[in-house]
Amino acid sequence: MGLRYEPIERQKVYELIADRLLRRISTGQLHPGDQLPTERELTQAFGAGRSSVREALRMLESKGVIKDVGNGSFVVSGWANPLNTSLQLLLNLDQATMLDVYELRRILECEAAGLAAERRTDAHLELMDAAIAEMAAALERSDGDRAASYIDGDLRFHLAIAEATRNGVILHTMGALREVIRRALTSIFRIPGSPEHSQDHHRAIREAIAARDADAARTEMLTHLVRVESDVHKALMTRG
Amino acid sequence: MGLRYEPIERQKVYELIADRLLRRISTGQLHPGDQLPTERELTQAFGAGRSSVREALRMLESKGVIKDVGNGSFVVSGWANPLNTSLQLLLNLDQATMLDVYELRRILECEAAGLAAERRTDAHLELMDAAIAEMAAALERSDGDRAASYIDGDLRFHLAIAEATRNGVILHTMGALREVIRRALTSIFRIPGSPEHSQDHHRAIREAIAARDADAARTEMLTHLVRVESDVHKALMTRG
DNA sequence: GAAGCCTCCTTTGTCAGACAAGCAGACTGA
DNA sequence: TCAGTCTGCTTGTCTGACAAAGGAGGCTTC
Repeated sequence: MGLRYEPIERQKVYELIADRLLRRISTGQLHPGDQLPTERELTQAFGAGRSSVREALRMLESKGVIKDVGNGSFVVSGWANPLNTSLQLLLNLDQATMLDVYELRRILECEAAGLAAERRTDAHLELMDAAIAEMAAALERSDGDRAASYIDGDLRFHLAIAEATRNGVILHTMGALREVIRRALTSIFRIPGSPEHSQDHHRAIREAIAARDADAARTEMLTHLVRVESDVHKALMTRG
Repeated sequence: MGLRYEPIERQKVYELIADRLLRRISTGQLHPGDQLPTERELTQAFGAGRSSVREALRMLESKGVIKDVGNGSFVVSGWANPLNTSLQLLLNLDQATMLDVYELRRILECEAAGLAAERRTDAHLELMDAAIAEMAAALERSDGDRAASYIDGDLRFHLAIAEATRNGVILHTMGALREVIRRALTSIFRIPGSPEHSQDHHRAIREAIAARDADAARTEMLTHLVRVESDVHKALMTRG
């Protein structure tokens, strides 16, 4: 009875090449930032045709494992890319809205703050402090980079928390969510008075995590996010 | 001063083709399940070379937007794919562990149960009931499909909850997490007594959601997941 | 010696053409 | 009716081609 035959299918050359390259990355023979050989070298190395190599590269590229750096040669890209391209895709396909993204972020970041409080090391605290300092410095400035620089610090702060959870999936998911949000807000980001306000929240969150008080960290994070979201909401209302 | 120039780059043909196809999907001109034209037809339609068309298809395929159905022709695949391929990728790249996945699932499903309690419709309850009934039916059986059928119902139950949150990102993220977990456990899944036990939990969760009691839903879900995880843990210990 | 220019080479992006293998449907013969 | 065969189409794959762009190196000029 139950004997099931799996449909037999030939492994395609471009898939094999993509697998091999991926393996070489995951085994550490290729590090993030390393430059890949040229298409022709790969063609020779794998003994395959150039089309197959190219199709393999396209697969890795669209997954975010590999990045086209200007002139056309590729490097292994270390960053969160895999999830954030697919999150963007989900939005493009109208399978989700920005409100959904905000909601998940709220859930995730609060919980992350709690976990961070339990698992942080001093190194993580230092990262958070550096980020807070960066934001403070940004607020002192008055040039064109003021906003960008502040947002940079903000991102770093929240990612430091994610990192303190020591959970790779949470870290990357949060990274992806923030990236999507950042992209969406790229033209809007001057909300008067908001940054100064946020700094207080950041410090409060940082203190809760430092004190290893998970509950406090969660609630501080929640109030922070709720306030930010309402600011964004207001900004959107008055503008658009 | 701050005037920033974006690096100028020519849009590549294969990217354009991929974009066009994606747009056609997101605007509903191509529905999930529809069959794509053949490569040659696309070549003609876009007035491009076959390689470009193929590279575009590879990109969409590796993102999970498109699926190779046996003979080689492609259909638009409606499902959660985008996130779950990248989650798998994250694991392959050793940027995350299965424990991380379990942890995020716990966070997400508990919160989802809470949201579901607040937002469910009767239709969602019916989905859950159907899933519970399916699992019950599976437990009555004794053939080879018993386990597979039960697991199927289990998946459906949890996805029904995710759907009741009416949050696309949560739904797809949970789908991706479960898919990864399912794949990892595919060879292990007979944990004695566990299914019967789970059924009680499922019913309790269902009742809490039906009663719109968010807190109860969250805690019931938590105890459920904790128990399942400990079962899995035990099974892994005795086996591996 | 340094700045600017030119030429050669390589690489990618792209196309066209080729061929084997697999599948589907039509046709054939019993 | 049904098995076998033929034909055409499609994919998977390779090769060869060419334009455009970028880098390396050398040459010229100041």
